[in-house]
Amino acid sequence: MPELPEVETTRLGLAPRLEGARITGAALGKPLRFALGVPPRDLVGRRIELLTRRGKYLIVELDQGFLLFHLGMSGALLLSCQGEALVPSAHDHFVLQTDRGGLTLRDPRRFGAVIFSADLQQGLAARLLGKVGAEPLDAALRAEHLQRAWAGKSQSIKAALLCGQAVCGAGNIYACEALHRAGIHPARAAGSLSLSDCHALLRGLRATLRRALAAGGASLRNYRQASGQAGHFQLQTRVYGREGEPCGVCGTPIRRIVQGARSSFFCQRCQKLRRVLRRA
DNA sequence: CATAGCTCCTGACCGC
DNA sequence: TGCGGTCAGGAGCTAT
Repeated sequence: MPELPEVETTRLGLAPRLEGARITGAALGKPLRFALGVPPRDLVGRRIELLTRRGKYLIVELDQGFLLFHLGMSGALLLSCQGEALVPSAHDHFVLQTDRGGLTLRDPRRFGAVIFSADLQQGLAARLLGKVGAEPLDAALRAEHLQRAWAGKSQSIKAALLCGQAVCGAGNIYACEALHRAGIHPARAAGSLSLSDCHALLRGLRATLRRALAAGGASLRNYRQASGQAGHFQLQTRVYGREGEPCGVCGTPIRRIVQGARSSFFCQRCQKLRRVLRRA
């Protein structure tokens, strides 16, 4: 499932090759979550200037306009160069040809999207990007911001992390991992987090994301780096996908609960639902 | 407004 | 071996 580290790993793999490239062809496959918004041929002739990222969105800045990519839960952006063309798949739903090689959006489940936007401040792109919260790895982000954003919220902290409005980038894997590192139960009300809880959660989220970035992302299911290589963060998760296995901190078997039709993995000893009141 | 539930889609997996 | 059923999940949309 592509989350922030997977998108960033993809961006880092694509940027050196694509920045400065000229688009020579574009084609669509089956419909994705949103329509591209322009006929693909309109992209021909434009130059790719810069690749950036916002949350889980990859933004390709063109000399005129932008391409906004989202990988959904099974998408991967793959590079191909002359000499070693990509083996085509029935799941290639957007293909860009450039004078420096091809870019393919391969997405079996088609929850992903690529949309063209003339102006990121307007229309669909603005609406989508407008919901993306603070960048977790932005050094300027403070725990106070999280506590303020979550104040009064009855929804679970797990759901609040997933919706990404306070802080973006975490999907199911990294939300579970960050909560475990922070010692916070996934079912706690977001509004119940103290400032020190928010500090711990931000620390846990950052540590998780940094380790995942170093591992090239997690390659559960279909995610691949731009080169087609698999990431290997899934080999070092502490709780995600480990129901019944001992917690690496205390040895208690890891539990799984379902929240909002999504699995949450946690250690009931390390992640208490209620704080234990200790006498001085 | 806040929140819960529904929905899109298909590969992987399981039991018979 | 084949088949049907179930699950997973990002995030927009809709209903409450």
